[in-house]
Amino acid sequence: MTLMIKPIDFIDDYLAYLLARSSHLVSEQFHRQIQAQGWSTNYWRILASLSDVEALTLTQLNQRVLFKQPTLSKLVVKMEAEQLLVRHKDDADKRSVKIAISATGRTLVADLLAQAKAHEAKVLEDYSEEQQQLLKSMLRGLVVHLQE
Amino acid sequence: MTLMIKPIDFIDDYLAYLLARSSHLVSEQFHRQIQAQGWSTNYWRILASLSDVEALTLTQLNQRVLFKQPTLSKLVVKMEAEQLLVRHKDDADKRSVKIAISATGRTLVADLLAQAKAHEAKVLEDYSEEQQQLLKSMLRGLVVHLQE
DNA sequence: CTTTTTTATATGAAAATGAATACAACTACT
DNA sequence: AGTAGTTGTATTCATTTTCATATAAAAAAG
Repeated sequence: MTLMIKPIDFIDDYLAYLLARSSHLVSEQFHRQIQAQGWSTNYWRILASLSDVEALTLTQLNQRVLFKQPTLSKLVVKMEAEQLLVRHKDDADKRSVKIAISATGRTLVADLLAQAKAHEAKVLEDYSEEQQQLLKSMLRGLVVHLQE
Repeated sequence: MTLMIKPIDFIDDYLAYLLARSSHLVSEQFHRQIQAQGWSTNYWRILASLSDVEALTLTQLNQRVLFKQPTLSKLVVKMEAEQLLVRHKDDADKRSVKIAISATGRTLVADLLAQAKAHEAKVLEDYSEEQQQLLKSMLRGLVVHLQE
């Protein structure tokens, strides 16, 4: 496993492209796996984002899932109808909608989370523990840096 | 600039999410900049992918831009109508369409490439040269690894 | 050679997306 | 309090995207 691979042309030395491409490649297989089970990747992203918090407002959830607000707004209404999550008005701010995962959603996401972890392990199986941590912490650093 | 940032919950230790999030954050600003000039990000991605090659088939181009085939097919027809690129049948394989950037497209992309480089420099301004190279080469390694 | 299978692209109908906007509730001033 | 500006969410409608499929050419099999 060498980490030193030289760029060939513009695209291979352009950070935005390297991120987009690696993101795409990493997610692609897993998304197919999810879809084969009848679930949309949007659902997976939303449920995963809700899995480790009590509740989030639509805006907060949107910062995690990276959709456009109208897109998320519609998805969340649909998912509530399917009992995967619960929406209720925020008492502190009556404009806001608090969104929380439901019991059904929790069962589903537990399964998907296990699959996601297994998939990631497979993706990174040739990397040492140190390399894995280095890669992830560089990305976390980039995220923090870009959010100001 | 520390690179060691610890994960908090699932999402912050999940490679696919870290990649998606950092990719989104890096591209977002630049895409807004492009759109403010009246260009779609799809056009930018296609032109950038064509900028440093003579010609690519639709399939080859699609491997770079990461769209769905019908999406690219339609975009490319539209861009030919706008004189940004040229399509012609491949002599070697008559099913294939070879796509090449036009003179007009080349002028446009030269401008956009300069902007992209400037934007990237800004994004990475707090990183040392070593850190930049490490980050990029890890991502290149990941891409190569995932493509088999 | 046929026949079958695979590959490359295009297209049409249906679904998803997003820009613009509406509306209600909150905040900051005066 | 009253007004002006801001923020959070929903909705509309035009555009974009995609699934499914068609078509034609190449490759593989028989």
